[in-house]
Amino acid sequence: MDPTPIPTSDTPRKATTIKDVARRARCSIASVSRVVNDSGPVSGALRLRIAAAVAELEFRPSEVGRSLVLKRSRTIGVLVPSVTNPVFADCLAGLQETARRGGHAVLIAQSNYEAGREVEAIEPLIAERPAGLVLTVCDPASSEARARAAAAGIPTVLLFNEASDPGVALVTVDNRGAGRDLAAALIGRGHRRIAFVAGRFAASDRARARYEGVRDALVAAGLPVEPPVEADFIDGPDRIDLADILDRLRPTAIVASNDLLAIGVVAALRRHGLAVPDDVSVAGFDGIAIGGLIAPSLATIAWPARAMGTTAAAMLLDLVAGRGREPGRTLTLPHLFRPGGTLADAPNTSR
Amino acid sequence: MDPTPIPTSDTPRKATTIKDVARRARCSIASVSRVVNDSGPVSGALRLRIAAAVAELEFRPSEVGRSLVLKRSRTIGVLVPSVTNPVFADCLAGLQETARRGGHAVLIAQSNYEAGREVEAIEPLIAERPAGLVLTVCDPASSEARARAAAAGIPTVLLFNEASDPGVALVTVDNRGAGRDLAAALIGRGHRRIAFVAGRFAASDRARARYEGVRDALVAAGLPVEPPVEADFIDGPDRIDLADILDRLRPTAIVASNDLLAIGVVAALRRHGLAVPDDVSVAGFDGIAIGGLIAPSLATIAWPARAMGTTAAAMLLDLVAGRGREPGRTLTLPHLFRPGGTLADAPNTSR
DNA sequence: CTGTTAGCGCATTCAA
DNA sequence: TTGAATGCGCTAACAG
Repeated sequence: MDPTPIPTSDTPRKATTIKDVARRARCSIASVSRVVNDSGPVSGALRLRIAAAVAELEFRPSEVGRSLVLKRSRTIGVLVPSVTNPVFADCLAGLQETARRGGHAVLIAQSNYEAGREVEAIEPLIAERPAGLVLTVCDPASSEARARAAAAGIPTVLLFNEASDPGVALVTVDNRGAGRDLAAALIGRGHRRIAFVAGRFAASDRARARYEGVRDALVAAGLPVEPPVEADFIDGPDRIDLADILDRLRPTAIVASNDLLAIGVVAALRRHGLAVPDDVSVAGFDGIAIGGLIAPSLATIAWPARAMGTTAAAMLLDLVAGRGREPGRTLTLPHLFRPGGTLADAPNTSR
Repeated sequence: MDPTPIPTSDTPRKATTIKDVARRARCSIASVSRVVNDSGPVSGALRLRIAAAVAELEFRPSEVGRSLVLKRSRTIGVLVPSVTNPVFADCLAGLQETARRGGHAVLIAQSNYEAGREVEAIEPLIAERPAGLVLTVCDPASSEARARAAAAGIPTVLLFNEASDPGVALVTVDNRGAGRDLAAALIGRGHRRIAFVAGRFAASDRARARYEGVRDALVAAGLPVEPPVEADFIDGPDRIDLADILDRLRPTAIVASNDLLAIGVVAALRRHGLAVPDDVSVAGFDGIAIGGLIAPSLATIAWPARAMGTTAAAMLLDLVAGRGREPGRTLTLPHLFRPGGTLADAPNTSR
């Protein structure tokens, strides 16, 4: 009844190999391989003997051996800025699940939002000879990491990045359009002084594109455009300094470059004695789940983060299998403005 | 000035191998191996030639080849219930960073809080012949996944789980003690009717231990003990049904088995028209960063999630390197009660 | 249908 | 100090 007993000490037991199975089934390793991979013909009787041997010996083919001969492993490498940002965690969850169903394991790496760390992060992944890579880089046009992947001839899908050059597989969203939509929602609510706060602006083409979109809308509405405020905020509860922008622009609304940052901005405003949304409205991007649970709920542009992960994995597996549709397919998933309690009409004092 | 140009089409370029380097440096592959791994003696002149060849050819040793001969890869497999729960994302982030510094890549798998899925999740990891595994399982004593890892002779460190049998490497916290501490804080604030809400109670020995701790404190204080309320809540904004427990116990405080759930409980209470903390206090476990940013801030028991990841990775790398201290070392990291706005004195009406 | 064989890229003997 | 040779576990040609 009990499960397999768990040895107390590490028993460096040798794994059973294809040879063990062949010996047990009194046949050649080739036949074992044929049965295990369902490649090539095997008679019913032999097939049965082999299946029995596999079961009795609990044979699990080594992916290492297979990878060596096939020149690539059934592994997908994933590089994201950080796994602690819920939007990337969601991606990763979906990606991993899809990869697993496709018989692939997932290797992870983090750049910590630093372009300079992308290479050292991706190098160990490439060394594992993955079947493919999914990357979210700081700047796709100049990404050394991408260059390395390409030089190694590893099929790659970019995730969340802005379209840079053609001929690239990309799963993304319309960041700039999202910025326009969000700003339009704010302007429609009567806001005239709108600030943009970004974390590591230089390290995120998404943040830059979202800012461009917000700017588009502001310009179109004849409203003042401020340069983005850079917050030194990385997935953590670090203090965000809004003093300067609050003094200078006295914004009635703040757009943060992502939801995590937006929640930090709400907290910072609170520390400044400002009420959200009564004094200042706040909105972000990503649509992370927690934004809908807190009070006031976070107004945001939501995209299907998990589905982006699954889609990227599916696209990559297609590429790997040679079922690559047009090389360099870009898939832009839809976004949706999600109203929230952090967004209200502009206060009268500002009208 | 530009980085390496990025080929538009997938160039299935063959990676340079140790042979290429040897040919270029006019020596044997053995010497190349010696230089690359700094094993064995090589004359200065030859060493120089080889280094030059390595650089010019951009030789990156294949981990696959190395893994095959060494019978294990420089890879660590990690199984967590879900990467979208911030506490595990934090762990994973720390773990990955430490593993990378130790020259190891990280493979991930998720059980989705289902014991039945642990095996299918871990099987692909084992197939990659990892140097070691870090697991957070539903029930360590009966975990089939653990048994598989042990049967394969793969060094394993359990993370966050309760101590089950000796001889196991474990990085964890005092879940039961944490439960006691949290309940004591509530009782000290005058709360007498305290409910416990868990998500997937059966799938988390942590939740069970925390409940035991809460019960310890309630019993010691002579307060009524209710069975835990199971919420069908998995890392998401799913609805939590509190109607029954609110009716039956009319609690002045609710303890959730983790912070993510606690935030969901706060939202559910709000939907019931109850104010937090004025009508009901709420507290959780984990100390996720976002809990400190929202309003009211979340009262919680905090543990160093990221450090647990780094510690687990370090312990595993020690084990792998044979520097395993006593086999079966348990490391219990400290926890700390973190007061928050969700916790107030029990309302007078209930005294 | 089945078996034999030749590597895949690398670390590691063992000789020289 | 160096190199030739072996084999890790597996797939795929090829031969029978």
